[in-house]
Amino acid sequence: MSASGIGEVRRPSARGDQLLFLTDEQLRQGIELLFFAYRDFTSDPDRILEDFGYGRAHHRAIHFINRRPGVTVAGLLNILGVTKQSLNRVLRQLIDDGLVAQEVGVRDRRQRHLHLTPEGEDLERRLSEPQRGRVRRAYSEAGPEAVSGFRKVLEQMIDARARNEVLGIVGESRRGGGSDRDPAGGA
Amino acid sequence: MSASGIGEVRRPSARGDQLLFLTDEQLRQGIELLFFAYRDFTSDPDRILEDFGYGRAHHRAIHFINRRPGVTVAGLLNILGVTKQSLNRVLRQLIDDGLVAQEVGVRDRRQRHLHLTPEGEDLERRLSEPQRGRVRRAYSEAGPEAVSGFRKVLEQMIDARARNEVLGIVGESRRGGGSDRDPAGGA
DNA sequence: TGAGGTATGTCAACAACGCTGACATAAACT
DNA sequence: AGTTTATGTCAGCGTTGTTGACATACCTCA
Repeated sequence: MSASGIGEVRRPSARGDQLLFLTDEQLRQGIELLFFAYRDFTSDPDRILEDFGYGRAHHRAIHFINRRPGVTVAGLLNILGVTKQSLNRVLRQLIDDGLVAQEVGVRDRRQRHLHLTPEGEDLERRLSEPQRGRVRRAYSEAGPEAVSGFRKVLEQMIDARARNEVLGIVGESRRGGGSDRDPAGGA
Repeated sequence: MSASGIGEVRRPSARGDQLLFLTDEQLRQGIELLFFAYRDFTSDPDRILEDFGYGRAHHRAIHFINRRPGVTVAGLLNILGVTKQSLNRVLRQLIDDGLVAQEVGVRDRRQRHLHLTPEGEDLERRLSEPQRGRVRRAYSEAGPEAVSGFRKVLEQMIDARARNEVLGIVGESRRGGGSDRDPAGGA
Protein backbone atom coordinates (compact mmCIF):
# COMPACT_ATOMS: atom_id res chain seq x y z
CA MET A 1 0.00 0.00 0.00
CA SER A 2 2.64 2.58 0.87
CA ALA A 3 2.22 2.51 4.55
CA SER A 4 5.52 2.18 6.19
CA GLY A 5 8.66 3.20 4.46
CA ILE A 6 8.47 6.93 4.64
CA GLY A 7 8.79 8.77 7.89
CA GLU A 8 11.99 10.72 8.00
CA VAL A 9 11.50 11.71 11.62
CA ARG A 10 10.36 8.37 12.90
CA ARG A 11 11.46 8.41 16.54
CA PRO A 12 9.08 5.97 18.12
CA SER A 13 7.00 7.99 20.51
CA ALA A 14 8.76 8.80 23.73
CA ARG A 15 5.58 8.19 25.70
CA GLY A 16 4.56 4.61 25.23
CA ASP A 17 0.88 5.28 25.83
CA GLN A 18 0.15 6.19 22.26
CA LEU A 19 2.81 4.95 19.95
CA LEU A 20 2.76 7.06 16.89
CA PHE A 21 3.65 5.27 13.68
CA LEU A 22 2.59 6.84 10.46
CA THR A 23 0.37 4.04 9.36
CA ASP A 24 -2.37 4.57 6.83
CA GLU A 25 -4.76 4.17 9.73
CA GLN A 26 -3.14 7.03 11.64
CA LEU A 27 -3.20 9.22 8.58
CA ARG A 28 -6.79 8.39 7.82
CA GLN A 29 -7.81 9.39 11.31
CA GLY A 30 -6.03 12.70 10.92
CA ILE A 31 -7.80 13.29 7.64
CA GLU A 32 -11.22 12.57 9.08
CA LEU A 33 -10.55 14.59 12.19
CA LEU A 34 -9.69 17.54 10.02
CA PHE A 35 -12.88 17.05 8.03
CA PHE A 36 -15.16 16.92 11.05
CA ALA A 37 -13.41 19.68 12.97
CA TYR A 38 -13.47 22.02 10.00
CA ARG A 39 -17.13 21.34 9.44
CA ASP A 40 -18.06 22.35 12.96
CA PHE A 41 -15.55 25.18 12.91
CA THR A 42 -17.40 26.85 10.05
CA SER A 43 -20.88 26.14 11.37
CA ASP A 44 -21.05 29.02 13.86
CA PRO A 45 -20.52 31.88 11.43
CA ASP A 46 -22.60 30.06 8.83
CA ARG A 47 -25.64 30.36 11.05
CA ILE A 48 -25.14 34.08 11.54
CA LEU A 49 -24.55 34.70 7.86
CA GLU A 50 -27.86 33.08 7.04
CA ASP A 51 -29.72 35.96 8.66
CA PHE A 52 -28.05 38.30 6.21
CA GLY A 53 -28.48 36.14 3.15
CA TYR A 54 -24.72 35.87 3.02
CA GLY A 55 -22.50 32.84 2.70
CA ARG A 56 -19.01 31.77 3.54
CA ALA A 57 -17.55 33.79 0.72
CA HIS A 58 -18.85 36.97 2.32
CA HIS A 59 -17.34 35.94 5.60
CA ARG A 60 -13.93 35.39 4.06
CA ALA A 61 -14.00 38.74 2.30
CA ILE A 62 -15.02 40.51 5.48
CA HIS A 63 -12.42 38.68 7.50
CA PHE A 64 -9.50 39.56 5.31
CA ILE A 65 -10.58 43.11 4.62
CA ASN A 66 -10.69 43.54 8.37
CA ARG A 67 -7.29 41.96 8.66
CA ARG A 68 -5.66 44.15 6.05
CA PRO A 69 -7.57 47.40 5.83
CA GLY A 70 -6.77 49.17 2.62
CA VAL A 71 -6.03 45.98 0.75
CA THR A 72 -6.56 46.27 -2.99
CA VAL A 73 -8.91 44.09 -4.95
CA ALA A 74 -5.97 42.29 -6.50
CA GLY A 75 -4.46 41.75 -3.08
CA LEU A 76 -7.67 40.25 -1.78
CA LEU A 77 -7.95 38.03 -4.84
CA ASN A 78 -4.49 36.77 -4.12
CA ILE A 79 -5.28 35.97 -0.51
CA LEU A 80 -8.58 34.27 -1.22
CA GLY A 81 -7.52 32.38 -4.30
CA VAL A 82 -10.73 32.85 -6.26
CA THR A 83 -11.53 34.55 -9.54
CA LYS A 84 -12.24 38.21 -9.94
CA GLN A 85 -15.81 37.48 -10.98
CA SER A 86 -16.43 35.30 -7.98
CA LEU A 87 -15.08 37.86 -5.56
CA ASN A 88 -16.81 40.71 -7.31
CA ARG A 89 -20.19 39.13 -6.76
CA VAL A 90 -19.88 39.16 -2.98
CA LEU A 91 -17.93 42.41 -2.88
CA ARG A 92 -20.66 44.13 -4.86
CA GLN A 93 -23.22 43.08 -2.27
CA LEU A 94 -21.09 44.06 0.68
CA ILE A 95 -20.47 47.50 -0.82
CA ASP A 96 -24.11 48.01 -1.77
CA ASP A 97 -25.13 46.95 1.72
CA GLY A 98 -22.73 49.45 3.24
CA LEU A 99 -20.44 46.99 4.97
CA VAL A 100 -17.40 47.62 2.80
CA ALA A 101 -16.13 50.92 1.46
CA GLN A 102 -13.78 51.56 -1.43
CA GLU A 103 -11.20 54.27 -1.73
CA VAL A 104 -9.43 55.28 -4.91
CA GLY A 105 -5.69 54.74 -4.67
CA VAL A 106 -3.50 57.77 -4.24
CA ARG A 107 -0.38 56.51 -5.93
CA ASP A 108 -2.30 54.45 -8.47
CA ARG A 109 -5.76 55.74 -9.14
CA ARG A 110 -6.82 52.49 -10.78
CA GLN A 111 -6.66 50.67 -7.49
CA ARG A 112 -9.53 50.41 -5.05
CA HIS A 113 -8.51 50.14 -1.44
CA LEU A 114 -11.03 48.22 0.61
CA HIS A 115 -11.98 48.62 4.23
CA LEU A 116 -14.89 47.86 6.50
CA THR A 117 -17.39 50.49 7.48
CA PRO A 118 -18.45 50.58 11.15
CA GLU A 119 -21.37 48.34 10.17
CA GLY A 120 -18.94 45.98 8.49
CA GLU A 121 -16.81 45.89 11.60
CA ASP A 122 -19.89 45.08 13.61
CA LEU A 123 -20.67 42.07 11.49
CA GLU A 124 -17.04 41.02 11.53
CA ARG A 125 -17.11 40.92 15.30
CA ARG A 126 -20.35 39.00 15.38
CA LEU A 127 -18.92 36.44 13.00
CA SER A 128 -15.55 36.02 14.61
CA GLU A 129 -16.73 35.91 18.20
CA PRO A 130 -18.17 32.40 18.20
CA GLN A 131 -15.31 31.14 16.09
CA ARG A 132 -12.73 32.60 18.44
CA GLY A 133 -14.74 31.15 21.30
CA ARG A 134 -14.54 27.71 19.78
CA VAL A 135 -10.82 27.91 19.18
CA ARG A 136 -10.24 29.41 22.61
CA ARG A 137 -12.06 26.55 24.29
CA ALA A 138 -10.27 23.97 22.18
CA TYR A 139 -6.90 25.54 22.97
CA SER A 140 -7.70 25.71 26.66
CA GLU A 141 -8.78 22.13 26.85
CA ALA A 142 -5.90 20.82 24.82
CA GLY A 143 -3.21 22.81 26.56
CA PRO A 144 -0.30 24.95 25.38
CA GLU A 145 1.85 22.18 24.00
CA ALA A 146 -0.99 20.75 22.00
CA VAL A 147 -1.61 24.20 20.53
CA SER A 148 1.99 24.45 19.48
CA GLY A 149 1.77 21.07 17.79
CA PHE A 150 -1.52 21.96 16.18
CA ARG A 151 0.02 24.99 14.58
CA LYS A 152 3.12 23.16 13.54
CA VAL A 153 1.20 20.47 11.70
CA LEU A 154 -1.14 22.94 10.03
CA GLU A 155 1.78 24.97 8.78
CA GLN A 156 3.33 21.89 7.25
CA MET A 157 0.04 21.02 5.65
CA ILE A 158 0.11 24.17 3.56
CA ASP A 159 1.52 23.82 0.05
CA ALA A 160 5.28 24.11 0.40
CA ARG A 161 5.51 26.46 -2.53
CA ALA A 162 3.21 29.08 -1.11
CA ARG A 163 3.93 28.39 2.54
CA ASN A 164 6.10 31.38 3.25
CA GLU A 165 3.76 33.80 1.64
CA VAL A 166 0.77 32.35 3.45
CA LEU A 167 2.53 32.33 6.79
CA GLY A 168 3.41 35.93 6.12
CA ILE A 169 -0.25 36.75 5.73
CA VAL A 170 -1.18 34.86 8.87
CA GLY A 171 1.67 36.27 10.89
CA GLU A 172 1.23 39.94 10.15
CA SER A 173 -0.74 41.60 12.85
CA ARG A 174 -3.07 44.34 11.92
CA ARG A 175 -2.32 46.66 14.79
CA GLY A 176 1.12 47.37 16.09
CA GLY A 177 0.82 47.33 19.86
CA GLY A 178 -2.77 48.32 20.34
CA SER A 179 -2.71 51.86 19.04
CA ASP A 180 -4.77 52.37 15.93
CA ARG A 181 -5.35 51.80 12.27
CA ASP A 182 -2.40 50.98 10.09
CA PRO A 183 -3.25 51.47 6.45
CA ALA A 184 -0.14 49.72 5.26
CA GLY A 185 -1.65 47.00 3.15
CA GLY A 186 0.93 47.11 0.39
CA ALA A 187 0.07 43.73 -1.05
CA MET B 1 -14.31 43.59 22.68
CA SER B 2 -14.81 40.20 24.29
CA ALA B 3 -11.31 39.07 24.50
CA SER B 4 -10.81 38.03 28.02
CA GLY B 5 -13.82 37.25 30.10
CA ILE B 6 -15.04 34.05 28.58
CA GLY B 7 -12.93 30.96 29.01
CA GLU B 8 -14.73 28.71 31.41
CA VAL B 9 -11.79 26.40 31.76
CA ARG B 10 -9.07 28.98 32.00
CA ARG B 11 -6.52 27.17 34.12
CA PRO B 12 -3.49 29.35 33.67
CA SER B 13 -1.08 27.04 31.98
CA ALA B 14 0.07 24.57 34.57
CA ARG B 15 3.36 24.10 32.78
CA GLY B 16 5.12 27.39 32.69
CA ASP B 17 7.50 26.48 29.89
CA GLN B 18 5.44 27.90 27.11
CA LEU B 19 3.15 30.54 28.41
CA LEU B 20 0.18 30.61 26.14
CA PHE B 21 -2.13 33.54 26.52
CA LEU B 22 -5.18 33.19 24.42
CA THR B 23 -5.16 36.61 22.91
CA ASP B 24 -7.45 37.44 20.03
CA GLU B 25 -4.33 37.61 17.92
CA GLN B 26 -3.35 34.05 18.82
CA LEU B 27 -6.83 32.82 18.08
CA ARG B 28 -7.03 34.67 14.80
CA GLN B 29 -3.82 33.09 13.64
CA GLY B 30 -5.18 29.67 14.48
CA ILE B 31 -8.35 30.41 12.56
CA GLU B 32 -6.49 31.55 9.47
CA LEU B 33 -4.04 28.69 9.63
CA LEU B 34 -6.94 26.30 9.65
CA PHE B 35 -8.47 28.04 6.67
CA PHE B 36 -5.35 27.94 4.55
CA ALA B 37 -4.33 24.44 5.55
CA TYR B 38 -7.78 23.06 4.84
CA ARG B 39 -7.85 24.74 1.48
CA ASP B 40 -4.64 23.11 0.38
CA PHE B 41 -5.58 19.86 2.04
CA THR B 42 -8.61 19.52 -0.21
CA SER B 43 -6.88 20.68 -3.36
CA ASP B 44 -5.18 17.38 -4.23
CA PRO B 45 -8.28 15.21 -4.53
CA ASP B 46 -10.15 18.10 -6.10
CA ARG B 47 -7.82 17.99 -9.06
CA ILE B 48 -8.32 14.27 -9.56
CA LEU B 49 -12.08 14.49 -9.21
CA GLU B 50 -12.21 17.03 -12.00
CA ASP B 51 -11.18 14.37 -14.49
CA PHE B 52 -14.27 12.40 -13.55
CA GLY B 53 -16.66 15.30 -13.44
CA TYR B 54 -17.03 14.67 -9.75
CA GLY B 55 -16.80 17.03 -6.81
CA ARG B 56 -15.98 16.95 -3.16
CA ALA B 57 -19.31 15.40 -2.30
CA HIS B 58 -18.44 12.36 -4.37
CA HIS B 59 -15.14 12.10 -2.59
CA ARG B 60 -16.75 12.19 0.81
CA ALA B 61 -19.27 9.52 -0.14
CA ILE B 62 -16.54 7.29 -1.54
CA HIS B 63 -14.35 7.86 1.47
CA PHE B 64 -16.92 6.87 4.05
CA ILE B 65 -18.35 3.99 2.07
CA ASN B 66 -14.83 2.66 1.90
CA ARG B 67 -14.42 3.24 5.59
CA ARG B 68 -17.59 1.45 6.57
CA PRO B 69 -18.44 -1.07 3.89
CA GLY B 70 -22.05 -2.10 4.15
CA VAL B 71 -23.14 1.17 5.67
CA THR B 72 -26.77 1.98 5.02
CA VAL B 73 -27.96 5.12 3.29
CA ALA B 74 -29.24 6.46 6.60
CA GLY B 75 -25.92 5.71 8.23
CA LEU B 76 -24.06 7.59 5.54
CA LEU B 77 -26.46 10.51 5.81
CA ASN B 78 -25.73 10.64 9.49
CA ILE B 79 -21.98 10.66 8.99
CA LEU B 80 -22.00 13.25 6.23
CA GLY B 81 -24.58 15.54 7.72
CA VAL B 82 -26.33 16.40 4.49
CA THR B 83 -29.85 15.86 3.23
CA LYS B 84 -31.08 12.71 1.61
CA GLN B 85 -31.66 14.51 -1.67
CA SER B 86 -28.18 15.92 -1.69
CA LEU B 87 -26.57 12.60 -1.02
CA ASN B 88 -28.82 10.79 -3.43
CA ARG B 89 -27.67 12.95 -6.29
CA VAL B 90 -24.04 11.91 -5.97
CA LEU B 91 -24.87 8.37 -4.92
CA ARG B 92 -26.99 7.96 -8.02
CA GLN B 93 -24.03 8.92 -10.20
CA LEU B 94 -21.59 6.71 -8.37
CA ILE B 95 -23.93 3.75 -8.68
CA ASP B 96 -24.68 4.41 -12.34
CA ASP B 97 -20.97 4.76 -13.03
CA GLY B 98 -20.31 1.45 -11.35
CA LEU B 99 -18.20 2.72 -8.48
CA VAL B 100 -20.67 1.94 -5.73
CA ALA B 101 -22.88 -1.11 -5.38
CA GLN B 102 -26.00 -1.56 -3.32
CA GLU B 103 -27.14 -4.64 -1.53
CA VAL B 104 -30.58 -5.21 -0.13
CA GLY B 105 -30.52 -5.72 3.62
CA VAL B 106 -31.05 -9.22 4.93
CA ARG B 107 -32.62 -8.39 8.23
CA ASP B 108 -34.39 -5.32 6.91
CA ARG B 109 -35.09 -5.46 3.20
CA ARG B 110 -35.80 -1.73 3.06
CA GLN B 111 -32.19 -0.95 3.72
CA ARG B 112 -29.54 -0.60 1.06
CA HIS B 113 -26.06 -1.54 2.15
CA LEU B 114 -23.43 0.36 0.25
CA HIS B 115 -19.97 -0.71 -0.74
CA LEU B 116 -17.36 0.14 -3.31
CA THR B 117 -16.86 -1.94 -6.40
CA PRO B 118 -13.27 -2.69 -7.41
CA GLU B 119 -13.44 0.37 -9.65
CA GLY B 120 -14.66 2.42 -6.72
CA GLU B 121 -11.81 1.16 -4.59
CA ASP B 122 -9.44 2.18 -7.34
CA LEU B 123 -10.68 5.72 -7.34
CA GLU B 124 -10.68 5.79 -3.56
CA ARG B 125 -7.00 4.94 -3.55
CA ARG B 126 -6.19 7.51 -6.16
CA LEU B 127 -7.98 10.16 -4.15
CA SER B 128 -6.62 9.30 -0.76
CA GLU B 129 -3.03 8.77 -1.78
CA PRO B 130 -2.03 12.40 -2.28
CA GLN B 131 -3.99 13.41 0.77
CA ARG B 132 -2.32 10.81 2.91
CA GLY B 133 0.97 11.91 1.42
CA ARG B 134 0.35 15.46 2.47
CA VAL B 135 -0.60 14.51 6.00
CA ARG B 136 2.28 12.08 6.24
CA ARG B 137 4.77 14.75 5.25
CA ALA B 138 3.23 17.26 7.62
CA TYR B 139 3.30 14.75 10.47
CA SER B 140 6.87 13.79 9.73
CA GLU B 141 8.06 17.36 9.60
CA ALA B 142 6.21 18.40 12.70
CA GLY B 143 7.14 15.39 14.80
CA PRO B 144 5.19 12.96 16.96
CA GLU B 145 4.43 15.33 19.79
CA ALA B 146 3.10 17.96 17.44
CA VAL B 147 0.87 15.32 15.89
CA SER B 148 -0.51 14.46 19.26
CA GLY B 149 -1.27 18.10 19.92
CA PHE B 150 -2.77 18.54 16.48
CA ARG B 151 -5.21 15.75 17.15
CA LYS B 152 -6.02 16.95 20.62
CA VAL B 153 -6.96 20.41 19.43
CA LEU B 154 -8.98 19.13 16.50
CA GLU B 155 -10.92 16.83 18.78
CA GLN B 156 -11.77 19.71 21.06
CA MET B 157 -12.82 21.75 18.08
CA ILE B 158 -15.64 19.35 17.31
CA ASP B 159 -19.04 20.24 18.72
CA ALA B 160 -19.08 18.95 22.28
CA ARG B 161 -22.53 17.44 21.86
CA ALA B 162 -21.59 15.21 18.96
CA ARG B 163 -17.97 14.74 19.89
CA ASN B 164 -18.19 11.22 21.22
CA GLU B 165 -20.17 9.96 18.30
CA VAL B 166 -17.81 11.58 15.82
CA LEU B 167 -14.72 10.30 17.57
CA GLY B 168 -16.31 6.90 17.47
CA ILE B 169 -16.61 7.13 13.71
CA VAL B 170 -13.03 8.31 13.35
CA GLY B 171 -11.64 5.79 15.76
CA GLU B 172 -13.25 2.66 14.39
CA SER B 173 -10.90 0.87 12.12
CA ARG B 174 -12.26 -0.84 9.09
CA ARG B 175 -10.19 -3.98 9.28
CA GLY B 176 -9.57 -5.84 12.47
CA GLY B 177 -5.94 -6.84 12.29
CA GLY B 178 -5.33 -6.83 8.60
CA SER B 179 -7.44 -9.75 7.54
CA ASP B 180 -10.31 -8.87 5.27
CA ARG B 181 -13.71 -7.37 4.71
CA ASP B 182 -15.92 -6.83 7.74
CA PRO B 183 -19.49 -6.14 6.72
CA ALA B 184 -20.55 -5.08 10.19
CA GLY B 185 -21.62 -1.50 9.59
CA GLY B 186 -24.35 -1.70 12.19
CA ALA B 187 -25.16 1.97 12.67
C1' DT C 1 -54.71 -8.38 8.91
C1' DG C 2 -54.64 -3.60 8.64
C1' DA C 3 -52.76 0.92 10.19
C1' DG C 4 -48.94 3.55 10.81
C1' DG C 5 -44.14 4.37 10.89
C1' DT C 6 -39.56 3.74 8.51
C1' DA C 7 -35.99 3.49 4.69
C1' DT C 8 -35.28 4.81 0.44
C1' DG C 9 -35.76 7.20 -3.95
C1' DT C 10 -37.16 10.94 -6.89
C1' DC C 11 -39.04 15.38 -9.00
C1' DA C 12 -38.79 20.29 -8.80
C1' DA C 13 -37.13 24.58 -7.46
C1' DC C 14 -33.87 27.55 -5.37
C1' DA C 15 -29.41 29.61 -3.49
C1' DA C 16 -24.39 30.06 -2.79
C1' DC C 17 -20.33 30.23 -5.02
C1' DG C 18 -16.86 28.29 -7.68
C1' DC C 19 -15.57 28.53 -12.89
C1' DT C 20 -14.72 30.34 -18.06
C1' DG C 21 -15.12 33.73 -21.68
C1' DA C 22 -15.93 38.17 -23.39
C1' DC C 23 -15.82 42.86 -23.10
C1' DA C 24 -15.52 47.86 -21.11
C1' DT C 25 -13.17 51.66 -18.79
C1' DA C 26 -9.73 54.21 -16.74
C1' DA C 27 -5.18 54.87 -15.61
C1' DA C 28 -0.38 53.83 -15.83
C1' DC C 29 3.71 52.74 -18.35
C1' DT C 30 6.93 52.98 -22.24
C1' DA D 1 0.30 56.82 -29.09
C1' DG D 2 0.10 52.08 -28.11
C1' DT D 3 0.19 48.56 -24.65
C1' DT D 4 -0.47 46.78 -20.27
C1' DT D 5 -2.71 46.77 -15.82
C1' DA D 6 -6.55 47.14 -12.34
C1' DT D 7 -11.04 46.87 -11.97
C1' DG D 8 -15.87 45.95 -13.07
C1' DT D 9 -19.57 43.57 -15.36
C1' DC D 10 -22.61 40.44 -18.28
C1' DA D 11 -23.79 35.85 -19.36
C1' DG D 12 -23.69 31.13 -18.69
C1' DC D 13 -22.46 26.76 -16.51
C1' DG D 14 -21.54 23.17 -12.75
C1' DT D 15 -21.42 21.36 -7.98
C1' DT D 16 -23.66 20.93 -3.94
C1' DG D 17 -26.25 22.40 -0.36
C1' DT D 18 -31.36 23.45 0.86
C1' DT D 19 -36.86 22.75 1.29
C1' DG D 20 -41.15 20.59 -0.02
C1' DA D 21 -43.87 17.04 -1.91
C1' DC D 22 -44.71 12.56 -3.01
C1' DA D 23 -44.15 7.33 -4.14
C1' DT D 24 -42.87 2.69 -2.95
C1' DA D 25 -41.54 -0.98 -0.43
C1' DC D 26 -41.18 -2.93 3.91
C1' DC D 27 -41.39 -3.52 8.97
C1' DT D 28 -43.92 -3.47 13.35
C1' DC D 29 -47.40 -3.64 16.37
C1' DA D 30 -52.03 -3.74 17.94
